[in-house]
Amino acid sequence: MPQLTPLGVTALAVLAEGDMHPYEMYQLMLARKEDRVVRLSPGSLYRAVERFAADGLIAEVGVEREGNRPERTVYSITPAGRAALRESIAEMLGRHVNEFPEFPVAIGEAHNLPAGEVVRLLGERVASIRETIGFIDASLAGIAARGVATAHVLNVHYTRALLAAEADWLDSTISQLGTGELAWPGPSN
Amino acid sequence: MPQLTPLGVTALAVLAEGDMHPYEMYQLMLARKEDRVVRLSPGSLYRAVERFAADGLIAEVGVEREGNRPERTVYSITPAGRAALRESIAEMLGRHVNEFPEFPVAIGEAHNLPAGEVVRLLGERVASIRETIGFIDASLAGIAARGVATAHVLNVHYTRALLAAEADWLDSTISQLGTGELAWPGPSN
DNA sequence: GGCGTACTATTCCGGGCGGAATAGAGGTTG
DNA sequence: CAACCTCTATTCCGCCCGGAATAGTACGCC
Repeated sequence: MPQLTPLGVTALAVLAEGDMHPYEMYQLMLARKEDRVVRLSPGSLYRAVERFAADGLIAEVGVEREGNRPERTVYSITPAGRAALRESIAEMLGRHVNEFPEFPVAIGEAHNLPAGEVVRLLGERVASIRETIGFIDASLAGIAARGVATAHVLNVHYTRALLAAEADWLDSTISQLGTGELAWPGPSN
Repeated sequence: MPQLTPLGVTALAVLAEGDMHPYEMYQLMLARKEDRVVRLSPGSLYRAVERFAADGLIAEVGVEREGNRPERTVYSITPAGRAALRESIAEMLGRHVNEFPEFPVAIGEAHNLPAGEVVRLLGERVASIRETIGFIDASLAGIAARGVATAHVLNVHYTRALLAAEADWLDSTISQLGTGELAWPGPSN
């Protein structure tokens, strides 16, 4: 049983709520703003659904047609699918794996740039992060006002916490670069 | 000029230090443990080098051969390559882009599991993160003992800071799940 | 001294991903 | 009422990635 991809997990999870055709899954995921959490494109989704069917995680339960529109193949999650879903979620929750984010690469090669430019760029970065945090806070306020439980938006809280930590680290590093406390080995111009 | 991939940045950066053939780049990157920071596989590296040559970022400067060994094509970075390198580093430093980590997906679908199992899994996760932090601290202590400047291992400090923030968030969330302060909407068994 | 293993150096290939293309249906605007 | 845009629903294509394969050489070991 191969580990599901992130898109696979969210796709199977919506199918776990009821039988659907792929385009309906796509629309539902868009309506729930899942595209902020996973890379969501129609091509990838349809291919993922194909794989699920081939692996027995879902089963075709009918083909609808309205007028001359394209056929809609409706799928249903199987018990094997539910098991694979729970297993993959457990795996992603419990094990921390390196996902090789870009920023460490950039900061690791930042000595190719002069200190002044690095400071300026890090300032831009922290500003864009703080802006994102602002959007998140506004969104969370709206969610709280509608009485949605925190447990349903835990991922948003998680993301906010990590963004705040990154912003704090950047602030402290920028300040150390400014005072010269952190000597820069790169070019001076 | 297309944005370089993370592997592209590190590869061009080593070429910026001197002319080399791809395998030598590979060995140098391994010796420097770059494989902890970028996904590093021979196949990807050779293809990246091909693309660089096609885009004029590097130029072939000779073909060596020792005995009956395979030919080694030596490359040299071009001025366009240096410009692309600096530009890509600046881009990665200054702009924060969503890279869609897995964990938010998992926590967003965690309601498919019972609260008890989620608590157990989050506990495993925080333990493995704290273990990683331990390794990082040991490694940083060794580095400091050898008199290496902090600026050369900024990426390690960054990674440590974000891991610590994640561990703290997990601890707090686990405790709120334990006390019932954070109600769980999932299955009870 | 022959055998196996590790290193050198590169190529190959399958698969997934994501953006673009397709094509008909319905709604909207001048 | 014609032209155009948007929505529905899916397929297609090209690129890139990463793991495996290849093939020759050096080295250690019994």
